[in-house]
Amino acid sequence: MFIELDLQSETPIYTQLVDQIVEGIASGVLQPGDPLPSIRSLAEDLGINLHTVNKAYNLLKQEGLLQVHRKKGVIVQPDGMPGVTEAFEEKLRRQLRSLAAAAAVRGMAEEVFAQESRAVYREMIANRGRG
Amino acid sequence: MFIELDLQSETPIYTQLVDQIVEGIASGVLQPGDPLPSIRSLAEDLGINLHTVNKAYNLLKQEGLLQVHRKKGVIVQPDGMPGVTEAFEEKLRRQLRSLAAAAAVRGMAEEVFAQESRAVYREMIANRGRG
Amino acid sequence: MFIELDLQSETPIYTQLVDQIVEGIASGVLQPGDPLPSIRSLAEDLGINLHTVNKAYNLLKQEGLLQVHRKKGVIVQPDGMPGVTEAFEEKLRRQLRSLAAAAAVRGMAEEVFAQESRAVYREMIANRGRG
Amino acid sequence: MFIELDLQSETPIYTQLVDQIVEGIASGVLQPGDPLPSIRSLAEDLGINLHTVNKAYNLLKQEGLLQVHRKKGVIVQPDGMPGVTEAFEEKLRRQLRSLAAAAAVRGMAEEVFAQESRAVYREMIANRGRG
DNA sequence: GTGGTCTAGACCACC
DNA sequence: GTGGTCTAGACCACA
Repeated sequence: MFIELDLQSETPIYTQLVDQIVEGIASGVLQPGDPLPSIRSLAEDLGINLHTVNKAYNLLKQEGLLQVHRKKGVIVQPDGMPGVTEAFEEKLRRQLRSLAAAAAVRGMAEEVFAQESRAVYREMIANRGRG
Repeated sequence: MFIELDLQSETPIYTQLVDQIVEGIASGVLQPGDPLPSIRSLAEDLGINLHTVNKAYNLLKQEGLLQVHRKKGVIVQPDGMPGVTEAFEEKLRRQLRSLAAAAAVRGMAEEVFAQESRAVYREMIANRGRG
Repeated sequence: MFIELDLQSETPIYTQLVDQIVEGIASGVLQPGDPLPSIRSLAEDLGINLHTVNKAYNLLKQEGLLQVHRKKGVIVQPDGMPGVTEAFEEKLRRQLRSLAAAAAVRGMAEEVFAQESRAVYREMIANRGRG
Repeated sequence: MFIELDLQSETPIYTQLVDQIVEGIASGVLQPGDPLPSIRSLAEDLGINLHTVNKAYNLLKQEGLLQVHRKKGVIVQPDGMPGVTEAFEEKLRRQLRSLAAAAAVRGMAEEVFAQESRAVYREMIANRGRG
């Protein structure tokens, strides 16, 4: 698996899991319809609790990024990803505002901040052309 | 006071406080040397406990954004803000990556994401240049 | 536990706690990776409030001497201790200067003061090499 | 006056005052019998409260480093400084132990620590040959 | 009056 | 059970 956890981090493990799976989808490592490891096997691989994996999968399911089938197991949403909703935009802006403020206070210029954002995005989708 | 809290939010109150003060400094509402309300008075104004305010103030003091003058009160760092350190850049990128992934997955294009970042930054510092 | 507090002392309890834990690490009683008592149990053992223990643990975490594993508990930094930074040297010198002045005023000779320092250091690490 | 205060420091102003005067005596800048500024004038010079200066002077008087006369004002103890008492040694060792532990934990060797102590002492009395 | 410290007791997220 | 957060209320050192 491509997932790396930092057990000493302040961010909860399930959050890290969610983030990494989302990044996996964004980067194309995980394609629509692709299967994800079963809760049990992923938990075992990562050495964490079943509940933790379950919580992450459930959150992603609620967001519409995953589908959970009784038999097929867990797969990446094949029927089209959720779009950019009003709620999402609002949440995104709120978080960007916090980051922008911290950057501005430390003297990082608007242009640099924007470039940083662009670079991070670009880097993330850089490897999309895989199988 | 210009601070608005969402007591129902899942983000800790002291975090909201920290964010809002940083935004206050970034936007110029709070200028270097400006006094902040005393711990007790701010706590009372916001209807929260003084320890919560104290925690927020202390975090900002650690980051070098505030100074705590013994017995005089709390003021915005007058001796130059902290710069863009390696650690800060890393933290910024990590958080941007998470946001970028969520945006990319929902089909928000690179250009839109970058523009969004720029817009948020610009909006934040738009009102600088007051008294 | 090896910790002894003087509740009557004018030095804050959390400071005494910090000092004793640092001495514990320096002397080898606490080895990298060793677990520390949970906040609550230590607080109970010492007959103090859990917030006081929490404050001490957090300070040591900031300094990089402890790691707080979410829900697993607190352990002594296993990934290498922080080194001698510029800031640390400065702080050390400032405090030594105060001690040296008091000693010099009372007629304690340079050699005696230096020997005293060396002796204290040596005594502290004398029992290393257990377990 | 040779006294410099850091109003943002965590150490109380009166403590800083005490330290600086002790260092003044140790370094020979202040000789036995030398007059110190009156409480009022020193407070004014430093821009601090009368009580603060008074407290510092009183502490130093109790330690036997100063004499306070109704008419002569405040002078550096002319009748011999206090010696190295048992109590002083104990206090010195306790504080050295704390410093030594912090140094040892960060990997500063015994020799370096001892040298550091010696150097600080020496530097302090380096200018003793004044008028 | 200000921040610093401490206590007692509570709820929650996490695992 | 663990740490994280929050509240309520208290005393103290400092200026």
